[in-house]
Amino acid sequence: MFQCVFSSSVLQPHSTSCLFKHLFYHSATPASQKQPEPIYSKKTEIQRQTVRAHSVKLFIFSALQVARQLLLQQQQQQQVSGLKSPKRNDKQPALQVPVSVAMMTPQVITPQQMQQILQQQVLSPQQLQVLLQQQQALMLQQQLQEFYKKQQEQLQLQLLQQQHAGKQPKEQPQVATQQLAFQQQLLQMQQLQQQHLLSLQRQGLLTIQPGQPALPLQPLAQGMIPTELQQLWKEVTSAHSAEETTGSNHSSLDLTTTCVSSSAPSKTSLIMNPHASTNGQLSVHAPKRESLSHEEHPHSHPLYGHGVCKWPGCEAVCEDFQSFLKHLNSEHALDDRSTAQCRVQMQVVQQLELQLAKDKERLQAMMTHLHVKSTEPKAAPQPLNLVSSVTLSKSASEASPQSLPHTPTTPTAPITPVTQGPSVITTTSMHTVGPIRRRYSDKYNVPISSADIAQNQEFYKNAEVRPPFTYASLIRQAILESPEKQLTLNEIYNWFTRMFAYFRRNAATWKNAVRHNLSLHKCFVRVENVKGAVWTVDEVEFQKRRPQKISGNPSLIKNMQSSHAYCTPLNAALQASMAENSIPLYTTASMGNPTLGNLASAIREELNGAMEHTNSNESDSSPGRSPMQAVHPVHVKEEPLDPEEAEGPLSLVTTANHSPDFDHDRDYEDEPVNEDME
DNA sequence: TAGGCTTTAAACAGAT
DNA sequence: GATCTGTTTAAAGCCT
Repeated sequence: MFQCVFSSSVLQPHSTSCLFKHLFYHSATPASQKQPEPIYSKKTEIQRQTVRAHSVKLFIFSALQVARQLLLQQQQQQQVSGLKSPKRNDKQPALQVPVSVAMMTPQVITPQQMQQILQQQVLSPQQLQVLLQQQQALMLQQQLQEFYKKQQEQLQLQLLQQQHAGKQPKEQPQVATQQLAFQQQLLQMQQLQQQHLLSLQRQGLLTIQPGQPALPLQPLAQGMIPTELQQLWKEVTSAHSAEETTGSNHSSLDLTTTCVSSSAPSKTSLIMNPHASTNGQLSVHAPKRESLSHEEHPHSHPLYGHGVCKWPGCEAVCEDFQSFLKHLNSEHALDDRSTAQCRVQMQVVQQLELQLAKDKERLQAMMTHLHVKSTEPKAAPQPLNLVSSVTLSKSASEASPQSLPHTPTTPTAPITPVTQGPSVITTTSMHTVGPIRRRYSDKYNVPISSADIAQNQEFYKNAEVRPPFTYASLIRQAILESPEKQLTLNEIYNWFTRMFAYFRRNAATWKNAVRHNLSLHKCFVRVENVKGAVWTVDEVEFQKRRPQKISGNPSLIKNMQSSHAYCTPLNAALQASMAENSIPLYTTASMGNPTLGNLASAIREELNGAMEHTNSNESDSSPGRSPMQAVHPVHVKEEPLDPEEAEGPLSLVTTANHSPDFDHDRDYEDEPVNEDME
């Protein structure tokens, strides 16, 4: 009856349960996990795009299959004769839906339409991903609406029952308490749903159609203040974690073992979602909270509450717990229907968990972002980092075809290797990073400041995204971050794995690269120690790397001008922002922070480098620059380079525009490095 | 197109 | 002998 449509799948026709599980494997396993990508693949870009498009295809097929299963299950539940069967659905003529329309209007596309789109190969991988996200969002929305509707009906029923029971005076307090609990439950449910919908709307994945029935909870969160949102989020997350901890106690069906004949039975549940251990417990989120609020009940059961069976789609009224148990055993025995319903519920949970995970990450990024901004002394490194961001963004914009060139991002935009624009890194954006990653020329990346990594530290720590820095830069950074400016090889390894999730995989590859770089570059000096050998950085040698002519090179000059174009509005926006928040640019007070002290030294260091290089390019400096053009590294030499002065606001300009681009675009070949600086 | 740089892979040797 | 560390070579791709 069922057959996996994955081109790469060897799955034979089998039961719905196996199909579902198999699809979970396909849909929930990122392509990157299936095919570990080397740091720098030798495949051509076209090959990478093709592989990626194929992965997206697989993903979309899985989503479509899941959607079909959902539809089938709904039809089974409704048990309405005459409904179109999935088979019949399959035989529907494939509609010629314009791709543009399909991309713009959030409507569920039939599998045939999707297949046609895929076969025509008219969509880029990015477009396919957007399309998939829209489909997922719509599915989630439908599930949420259905879930909400059921819960509301349930609550109304329970309220009616309680009103009836409330005629007995001695039960009045308890009924009032229960009513309050119901209302709280409804409120929490609404808030949870609202969170999801808001997040979907934020992502642009969900558009509330004018004709679409307005969600009753729509206005609920509109007036929420951040504190309330935080409280809500805390409730949601705590409830979730509580469920995770208690999830093992529930006698739920072990769906992961129902498909023992599957090709990968044991790892499916693990692969499809890291949160899959909950095994569907999140789906009973509200009911469980409700049951927790009534723990005094001697017969508490996740599927039973307030006299109603909480089995999805059941809502049968059970007067007491015993009758509920009878009902549970009779109506929800282990059969195909119950199993299928469980899988549907599992899928709902999967969707919710995925969304929750995304929102969690978004929240984390937001909090990180706001924390950096709100704690002012720590915000002082921003100027240095900001410019680095701009510089790297520029490199990313040049590297990424989907990026917006010459569009300064928000001042606190994280330095992401590829993604542009959004300040908040989502899992979605993270997933788009890997396959389209391109190698970043060291020209753009080399001296990484501490702030470069620091600001995105959490991102790189958690996301398996290749940092847009060369090995040499990273090694140098690791060494310079050490207290004694020297590290053993193993310590360098540890720094890599500690700072970058990306380097927690394929250790042999990148460790070899690290060793290779250490040996290859003269800037890394091996120093024999008592305990062994440590590696240090010869800054002069490091700065000498990649000597590029800058004088008379129009492209480099253009680069510098474009960098200037970045920095001008950036600095203006930054200064305005800081002025608005009464933030000093670079005060001595801010330098009290040890981190800032390092940054200050980094500034001096880079200023020295700039001066060093500009001294060799004096002939390139043109007269008549505006003050803003002081950002130009050639012009930096005209600015006071006293480290103390560098701590002043001017350092924002000079340092901010001393980008790595310039360091390595200077001419070292024809003109010797300024001996004074050496 | 040439040359430089980076990455990746691999081989090899010495030390632990 | 296995593993780690360090060096070297080579190839491929990207950038200038």
